[in-house]
Amino acid sequence: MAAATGDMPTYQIRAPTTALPQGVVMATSPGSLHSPQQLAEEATCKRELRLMKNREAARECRRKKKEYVKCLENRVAVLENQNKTLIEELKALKDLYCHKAE
DNA sequence: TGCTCCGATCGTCAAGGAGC
DNA sequence: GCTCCTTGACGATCGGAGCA
Repeated sequence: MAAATGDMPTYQIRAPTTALPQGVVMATSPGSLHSPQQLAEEATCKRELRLMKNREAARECRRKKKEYVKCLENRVAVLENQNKTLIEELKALKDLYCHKAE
């Protein structure tokens, strides 16, 4: 199923040149000595680099989240065991107390 | 066997925070 | 203010399970 804008997902391969109308050159760009084509190439490179970094960051983020969830699950298991043990201990003490009281 | 549904995973966008 | 990082949200894709 495609996005409402057409047959291409909105986020995909959106040309960086869309930020500026065609033929418009940024007057105060740091590399003002570059031709418009060079500027476009630079923008493309920057975008690709950013996407690549974010891709990696997202992977790492998901890995950390998974690890965190696993830790929490382990903790739950440990606490459940502790709880079980304490309940049994309490039961045993109650039994002992009852028999002594008789 | 083709179809549908569902959960997992991925890439991307956008917002917000931190450091400079 | 700008840049970079982190992360929630979203849509796309894939693989497996269940069904007609």
